[in-house]
This record gives sequence, structure tokens and C-alpha cells, in this order.
Amino acid sequence: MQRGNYNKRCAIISAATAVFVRDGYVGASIDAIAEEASVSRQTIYNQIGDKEKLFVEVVRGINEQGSARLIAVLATFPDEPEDIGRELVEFAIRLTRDCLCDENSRALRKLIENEGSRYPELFETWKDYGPGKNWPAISARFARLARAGDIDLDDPDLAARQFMALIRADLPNEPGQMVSDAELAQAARNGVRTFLRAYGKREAALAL
Amino acid sequence: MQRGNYNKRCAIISAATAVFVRDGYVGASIDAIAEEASVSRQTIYNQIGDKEKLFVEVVRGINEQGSARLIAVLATFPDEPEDIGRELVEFAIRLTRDCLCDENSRALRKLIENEGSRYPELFETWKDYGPGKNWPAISARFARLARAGDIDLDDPDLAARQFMALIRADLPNEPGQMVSDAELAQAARNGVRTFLRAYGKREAALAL
DNA sequence: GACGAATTGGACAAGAGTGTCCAAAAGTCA
DNA sequence: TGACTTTTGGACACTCTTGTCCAATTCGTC
Repeated sequence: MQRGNYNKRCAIISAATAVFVRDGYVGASIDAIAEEASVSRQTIYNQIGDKEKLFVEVVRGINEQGSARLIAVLATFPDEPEDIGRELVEFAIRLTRDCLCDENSRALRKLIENEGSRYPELFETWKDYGPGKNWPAISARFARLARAGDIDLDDPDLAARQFMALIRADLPNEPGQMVSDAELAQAARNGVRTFLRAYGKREAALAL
Repeated sequence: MQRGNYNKRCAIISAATAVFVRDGYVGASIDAIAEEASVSRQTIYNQIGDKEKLFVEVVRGINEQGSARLIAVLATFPDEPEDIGRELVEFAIRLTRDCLCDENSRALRKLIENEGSRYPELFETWKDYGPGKNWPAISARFARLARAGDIDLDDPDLAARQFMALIRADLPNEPGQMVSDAELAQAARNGVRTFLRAYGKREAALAL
């Protein structure tokens, strides 16, 4: 009773994610989702309920996924770097690849931006579980680097925001376009170099 | 024959802009636009044609407006700065206030992001007239500053992208939320300070 | 094979939206 | 005033979507 249920349910949620992301809330039709999931429309109503419940489920799913990935990446922050430039670049690559460029994360941002005003509750979920939640964690890591003397900054929160902005600055951000590993690496290197020119020892930046 | 036409036409485009921005392409109904414009639905069909033509018209309008504003702001770039820090901050404030935070520009970005895939032609218009078109102009200004010895950089294009990213990094970017002048100024100052720490003489950054 | 639960597909009502048609009303200009 | 154009509002056909109902079928399990 659980097994079959569960498989269908996953297929539905997965298909719904794709369709909502592609067409937005209003543009997505239950029929399209049913077809994408290779499931009859009725099954969707049996399993989940109405369109809104389905949407909430989709957003929560992406949210949890993204949050988990972000936490995993944060765990790889170079707390005691030997070569701070290289290690920050590698961290930046992981961050952009797994958490920023990732198709679902971008989709989530888009969905939130578009439907957030219609479903304020989603906004709350996003604030609690979404990427924003973990920025303080990044700030704390930078603050620790500063205390250890690896970098020189006064406002870790600001530095964290700027770090994110810099490693994003050079990413091609056309919607739905794939970003190659080489582009990713180049963007990370450019961002980190400028970050270190501003906050690091000059040698570290020049070494990049 | 032109007079009455023209007024109605403007009212329609203006109302359509508001509704498309608020509800997206699919969510916007002709009836809602007609009501917002205080015009009968039939008049819209008489004046413009179908929904798609209306949408194209709206996007082109916002595009032209935004592009004009950006060019105007670019003309105020501090080419021969006395106090580079202060003048860059003031430039950054104008840029964010008039071109980035502006309600219509944000809306345009959103519309392009959502409907761009459906109307590739809009994407082209946006590339030709949109903000991206004028980035080379910013790069050129930074290159000139570098030649004059005011700042120290090797890749003006990259510097321009990072400048934009840095002055954006600290802007509150909740959709539809108003940004106060104080927040704007603070964000600009933070961004420019880091930019100058990386690319300028250290004194200029510290003076901020 | 047989039972019970889940799934399917088709039909259905209700609602909303688009685009067209048309006759009546309002506005414009000489 | 009179001729001409534009606007209006209502009616209409058509399509699409949502959500419900139901009988037939399939699936899992014993």
C-alpha cells in the first residue's frame, strides 16, 4: 500500500517540479503534469489534492534539497587554509556549482519571486530553510579566518555578501543556460582574486 | 484622429504595463487591463491587436525608458575625479536608484526572465536596447580611469561587472520592496569601498 | 486464482479567458 | 446640423482548466 503509492507520488512531485518551473504556477496545467509523470490526472488528485497543495509540496521539496546541499558545501569551507587563494577558489566553485547554478535552485528563486506575493507562507518557508538562512554561517567562517589573520576585514557579514556577489558577478546568468566547468572556474577565480585584493594579503591575490 | 487615439493608446500601454508586471503574461487578463485603463476591451483590440502585440509593445516601452535612463546616468561618470571615492559613491547611488532599483527595470528583468523563452524576439530586443548594451560603456570609463592612474586594474570589463555586483551586493532585494535613500547610500558606500580596496589606492578606500 | 486497494480514462459541470461581431452612443470636425 | 470615426457594452463561440464522479481495469498480496 505504501510502495506503489510512494513511487507514483515521487513521479508526480518530480514532474510537477519540472512543469511549474517551466511554466510558472498559472501556466502549469494538471494535465501537463500528469502526462509528464505518466500518470492519470485522477491519481494526482488522489495522492496530493488540489493544485495549490501540489505547488506547496514542490517548493518544500526543492527547498529542503537546496538547503541540504548548501549545508554540505558550507562544511567544506577552508577553515585552516594553507593556500587561501586556491582553497577559496575551490570552495567558490563548489558553492556556485552545487547551490547557485543548480537548475532547481534557480528555479526555486524564480518561483518564489513570481508567486511569493501570492503565497506569503512560501516566503516564510523560504526564509527559514532557504539559502538566506545559512549566510550567517558563511559570515562566521570569514570572521574566523579574520581572527586567524588570514584575511583582514572589519565586517564579516558585509564580506560574506560581497564574496557571494563577486563569485556570482562573472557567471553567465542567462536563464536556463548551462554553465561549463571552465566558465565556473574562471568566474570563481576572478571573484576570489578581487575579494583577496580587497581583504587579503596582496600576495595571495597576486598568486591567482 | 490622432489625438484621441494617442491618449487612449498611452492609457492602454500604461495599464498593460502595470498588469503584466503584477500578474505576468499568462496571469494578466485583457479585461483587467481594460478596467485598469478605464477603457472598453474592444478598444484594446482596435488600437493594438491581440494580447501578444500588447505585450511586445509593453516590453519595448519599458526597454526604451530604462535604456534612456541608463545612458543619462552613464553621462555622469566621474571621468576626471578629484575625490574618486566620494564621486564613485555618488555615481553608484545614481546608478542603483535610477536604473537598478527602479520598479520598471526590475519588472522588465522579471518579464524577460519569465517569458523570454517563449518570445525569443523579446530577448533580442532586450539585448539590443537593455542594460547589457551599455556595459561596454562602463568598461570604457573604468579603462580611462586606469590610464589616468586613478585606479589600478588589468581587465576593465571584469572590473565593470564586479563594480555592478558590489554595489548591488548590499541592496535589499526583496521583490517589490521600497529601498530608502539611506540604505541606497550605505550600499553604494560599502560596494565602492571594497572596489577601491581591490583596485584603487588604499588611501581612497580608507577615506570612505 | 481471488480479494481489496489503487489506477485509469472518459464524461461532466462550472468558470474564466480570448477574440469577434454588431448596434447604439459619444466624440470630432467642417 | 450633418457626416464620419471612435468607443462602448453586451452577446457570442470557442478553447482551456479545474475538480468531481464513476465504472472498468490493473496491481499487489495472500
